[in-house]
Amino acid sequence: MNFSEKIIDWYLKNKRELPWRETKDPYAIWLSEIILQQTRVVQGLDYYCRFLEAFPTIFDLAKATEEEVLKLWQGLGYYSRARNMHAAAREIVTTYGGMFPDNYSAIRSLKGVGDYTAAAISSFAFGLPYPVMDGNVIRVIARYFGIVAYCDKAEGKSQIKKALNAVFDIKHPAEFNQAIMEFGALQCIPVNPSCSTCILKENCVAFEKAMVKELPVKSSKTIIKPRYFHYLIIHDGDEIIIKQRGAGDIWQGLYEFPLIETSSETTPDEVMKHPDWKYLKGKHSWNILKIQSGVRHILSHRILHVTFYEIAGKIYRLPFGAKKIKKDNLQDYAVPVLIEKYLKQN
DNA sequence: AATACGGGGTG
DNA sequence: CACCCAGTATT
Repeated sequence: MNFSEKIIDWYLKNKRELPWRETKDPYAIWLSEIILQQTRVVQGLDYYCRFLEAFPTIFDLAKATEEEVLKLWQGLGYYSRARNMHAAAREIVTTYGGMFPDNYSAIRSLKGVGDYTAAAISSFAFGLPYPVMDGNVIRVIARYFGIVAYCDKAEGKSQIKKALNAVFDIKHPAEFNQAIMEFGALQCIPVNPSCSTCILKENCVAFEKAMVKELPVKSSKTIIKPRYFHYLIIHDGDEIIIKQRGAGDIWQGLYEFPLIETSSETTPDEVMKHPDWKYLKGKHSWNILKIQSGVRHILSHRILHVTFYEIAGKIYRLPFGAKKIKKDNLQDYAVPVLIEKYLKQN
């Protein structure tokens, strides 16, 4: 058996049952692929089901507001995926009359669809011969061929792509793509793969050279920088102030409380002297109900040091983009997990 | 070519 | 704590 036959044979015996593998609907497949970008299957599964239930067709998704889509996406992260997906749905409805594009280049030009996702949809929904190259595939190929170049740089990617093309099964693109990704996810895993039981070990260069642990090689380590957030939860009777986050920063489109950000660790006394605090408070008198400091929230490249200030009082002037809503309606707004966790505990 | 962009699981 | 996940867009 060649590489493709082995890996497809392994796949048929070991694959997980996943809902997006039971459909040929390009809309559902596209939905699953966007959700699964940089996201584990187990984490995306519930979201996939909820999205398909809320928006069974692309017309339903296109009709929804961006805020509805973001609310359903809440907790998944990388929120540009949701915004781009929503924009793409509207584009497909207006430009293609709701018919999902059926060729690689049209699919690739959709918002939020890159090389990986275009190949995935092309092969899974339309049977077109495009190999996918995701994190799983990179790992499997880098090990099997013993590719030592940095896989997160152009040279390494090019080598992997070349090797992948050499083993790609042009006659069974969908099955091959599913198989190699599943193989990477279940067998050829990042840490402590079970090489002794591997069906590819006879021809695996990394196994032969005892380099499995070193491959694939990645260059850049993300530096995690701190940010200091101070949230003002301003209670005005049964109402509360929230504000939507704008472009060019984390959590675009999500809601949060009025935020004062400082460039370093700052005590509550100092925060209360901050120009933004004074601007929000104006001439009103505020009753500080509670201060919860020391909350940490980790993002992929940031660590947030957060303090929450519970305040009873009126806001002097609503900042741009802020609004006053009934506390009971807060649940209708998409908020970052950081905010959601705080609300649940308080 | 490098960086921004979430959140959670795993050893 | 470090690494990684069915990556893409922007600079």
